[in-house]
Amino acid sequence: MKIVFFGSAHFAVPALQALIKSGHELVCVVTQPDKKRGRHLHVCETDVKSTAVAAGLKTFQPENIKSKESVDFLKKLDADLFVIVAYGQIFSQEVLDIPRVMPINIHASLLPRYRGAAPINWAIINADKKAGVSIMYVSLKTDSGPVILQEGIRIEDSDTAVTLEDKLRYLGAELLMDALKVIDDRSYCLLEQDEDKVILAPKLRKEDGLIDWGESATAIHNQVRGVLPWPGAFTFFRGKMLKVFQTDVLPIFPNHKPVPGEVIRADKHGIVVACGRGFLNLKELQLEAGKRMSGQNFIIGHRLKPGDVLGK
RNA sequence: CGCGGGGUGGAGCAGCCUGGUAGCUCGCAAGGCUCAUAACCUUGAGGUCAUGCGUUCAAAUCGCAUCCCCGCAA
Repeated sequence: MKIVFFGSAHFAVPALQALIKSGHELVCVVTQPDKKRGRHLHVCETDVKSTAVAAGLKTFQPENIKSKESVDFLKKLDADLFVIVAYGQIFSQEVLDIPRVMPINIHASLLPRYRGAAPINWAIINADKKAGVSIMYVSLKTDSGPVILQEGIRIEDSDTAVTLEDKLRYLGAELLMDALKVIDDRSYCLLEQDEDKVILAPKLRKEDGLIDWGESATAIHNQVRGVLPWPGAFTFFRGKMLKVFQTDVLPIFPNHKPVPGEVIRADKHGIVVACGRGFLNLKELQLEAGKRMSGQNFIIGHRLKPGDVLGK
């Protein structure tokens, strides 16, 4: 089949690599324009572009995929299939109608759960037991098209949004290969999503990383795991932003009633902080502009002691 | 040229503004105390203060340049 691949983010790379190996005719890779980003605002290309260029593929980087120029360009490619993975622009019906067979998308959730930009993060924040990937027919409304294939995996206690994404991006690439097969054979069926079971997973905002010490230890623990790599869970320590990367929920019963955010222990056992319900051991931290370090080193270097209160 | 923080024994930090003996907590090593210990006491090893140039009688500290690390913002 003649395929046009649309993708930008890290998540899309294994799918593109799988396509390259698959022997299908990849006529073009469409990705977001090179942008000034990162420290000092240097111009960077997307991970997908680097992969495509390394493979000698033609790339296309329109500012607006819906523009007349983009549409004309895409039509000339005469593609059978559009494969869209974490591309970053919304399509118009006119664009979706271009491929001869259909436009398909890999989405990192078990649809209809978690439509939107941050499905992996919300699955962890909400303490789900399972996550997965879906391959669906792309319709105009975001992530609402009928599902072709779907596969789930267990979310382990040790998973963070980063480790889970890493698993899902490869799972997605495998499932894409299966999807190409059934599409080629015309042996697929389209399963409409149950609109009653839709859960939205909007893009995370900076404030989604702010820790509310009044929440339960378990909820904060899930937040810490779920908001990686961005925005990262954070609180404040002596007026500076303090990022929290790794925590453990502890069954501890102190002999006084601490305020939420109060450090009740800071020693070789770790940094134990009181939450609204339960206690958290802060295992990996990073103070604003500082290095990421263990709780041990944080105590030693910053003279953290019981009675200090986090959050301001 | 988006804004800002930082590079000091193995680790995390202080010292820098106001130049003049390399400091703290921890780790490590040896010894001691103890029924015992992640506890306590003694002692000890370990540092071209990122790099280069400059100012100075004298630079971790002041000036210029370079390299590297990090946060914000996008």
